[in-house]
Amino acid sequence: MTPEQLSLAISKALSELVAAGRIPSDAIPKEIVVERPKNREHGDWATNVAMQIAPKASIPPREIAELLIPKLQSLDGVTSAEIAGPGFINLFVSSAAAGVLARQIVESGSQYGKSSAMSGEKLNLEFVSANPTGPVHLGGTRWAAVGDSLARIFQSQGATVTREYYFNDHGAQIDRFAKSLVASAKKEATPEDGYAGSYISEIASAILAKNPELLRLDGEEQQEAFRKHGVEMMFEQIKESLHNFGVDFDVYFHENSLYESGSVKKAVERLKQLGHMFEQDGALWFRSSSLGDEKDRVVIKSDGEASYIAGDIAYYLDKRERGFDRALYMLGADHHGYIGRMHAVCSAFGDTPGVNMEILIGQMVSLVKGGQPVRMSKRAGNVVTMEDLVETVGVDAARYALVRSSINSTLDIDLELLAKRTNDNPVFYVQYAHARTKQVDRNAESLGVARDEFDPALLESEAEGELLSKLSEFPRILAQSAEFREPHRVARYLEEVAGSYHRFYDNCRILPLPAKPIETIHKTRLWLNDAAGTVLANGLALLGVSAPERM
RNA sequence: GCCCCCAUAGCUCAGGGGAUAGAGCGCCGCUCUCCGGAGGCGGGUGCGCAGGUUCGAAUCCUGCUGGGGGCGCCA
Repeated sequence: MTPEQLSLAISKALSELVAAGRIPSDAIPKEIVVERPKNREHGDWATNVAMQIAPKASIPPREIAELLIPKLQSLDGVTSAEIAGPGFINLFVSSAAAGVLARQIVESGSQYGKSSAMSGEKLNLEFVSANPTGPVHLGGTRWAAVGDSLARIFQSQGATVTREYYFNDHGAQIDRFAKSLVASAKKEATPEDGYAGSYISEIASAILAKNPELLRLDGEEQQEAFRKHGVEMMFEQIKESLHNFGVDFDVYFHENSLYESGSVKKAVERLKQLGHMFEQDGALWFRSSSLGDEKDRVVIKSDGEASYIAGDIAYYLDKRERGFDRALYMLGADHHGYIGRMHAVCSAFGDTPGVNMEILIGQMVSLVKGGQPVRMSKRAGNVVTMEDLVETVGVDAARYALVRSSINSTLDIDLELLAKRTNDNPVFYVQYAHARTKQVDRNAESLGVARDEFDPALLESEAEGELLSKLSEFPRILAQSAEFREPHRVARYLEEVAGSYHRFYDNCRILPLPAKPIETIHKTRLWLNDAAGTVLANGLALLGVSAPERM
């Protein structure tokens, strides 16, 4: 008996009551919530439907519960159903009915938890998109972890997901980057507004080593040459860091290509035709204020150059033309002011903001040292990069730490702390639980405990019931995680599974004691052990964190 | 001035209307001849303040206080 099965049964019972004229049909909530009560005395599962229906049906909640109880009590596997408090219905399920899940999970394997709720949806998820003027820093690393995990979760729900990285290789900042490289190559001081990190001189030297003749060029020609080589090297470096972090994008989209292909021009023309553009002060403006933005935006500056939003306009159009139902953008909090204009772009093309375009804002990551905040600046060159983080704590711990908090919260990273006290990271708690299930498997094999018997009724202790109910929540956790775009729910859930498993392990002897006979209970518990291992492995995979066999 | 996010245990954070608000870390104690002790068990009156909606609010709404970020013909 899983909560899904119970809520289906309740739903059926309610329709019968509607058909019998006992409850008006419009009083039935669209979702029947069946939850695990915090207090064991409140049953294995509980529902609040009676209280939800009561006000709409003008019937006291306990009366509605009275109508439902006989129907629920007659269900196979339900041992009793009780009214409690203001109108909760508490359900008690037989251990046999609850225990069959252990076997089902193991048989489903890596499929357990998956759903087809989002099948048919074609999503474009753009994240990181860090500028190629330096290595990916902590903020970008957070989006890499969260975005990739989100993509995996969407996929687990049946969606088709394209991971995309928008590479801003066009415009003034790239010019500053190029100038900084030239200055470094010539052993001159970093220009004002230039980039000063040590990676600048590394790249400059690397470019020179390959192309010594560049020093003989000058002016724009030289800057252009350094720009081209520098961006290329930065691009490769970023790609490699991401790959080492376990994140591979399906599409690396170059902003510059929108200009070279004429897409920007085309998109601007389109907006003109649609009547969303006007000229003023020698510039071409997008009348975004009439589409909900706080003010109008310049698209083509009075000097004839395109402004940044021109690329964004063309890029959005490109995504839609590539057939994506929904374009998701993950942006840092410092870009939240873009939502208005981006939604206006979406509307201008006749699409619906929030449906065809969805912008997720994540709060900043800040660096802390000994409890004191440290300001990071790419131009000043004191950034902590993705590579630094991975080197300090490893991919698993880094990804887990970045993905276990809501993106609505700012995150403090203390490298010193992470470096010397890696056990602080709950990832080990979860991974250890998984390794433990595997250790039990190895022991089972050497003891000759097979999986040829399974009697779910034997899984009757509290620890077993707790673990089973926790495991049964996995599909719902994934669905919610996808719906709210919140991968951290998976991490938090896994910590609970690990806790339940450890308690089960301590309270219930899985394998027989030395020289004792192998009984059905041992074999049955081995199924439950494996079910826990399956859920932990499936969950960790969605976070991009390894599930080790041994630690 | 306007916009976004945040405020929950000593610390880092979960909790998207339900019953007695949780986890990890840190601290103190306990852990049986037996599957890995990276585990388990026990030890706590913590939802910033004030209103409102509701049978019921940490959760939804309004105001306030405090903190972070943002408001370019930069990208």
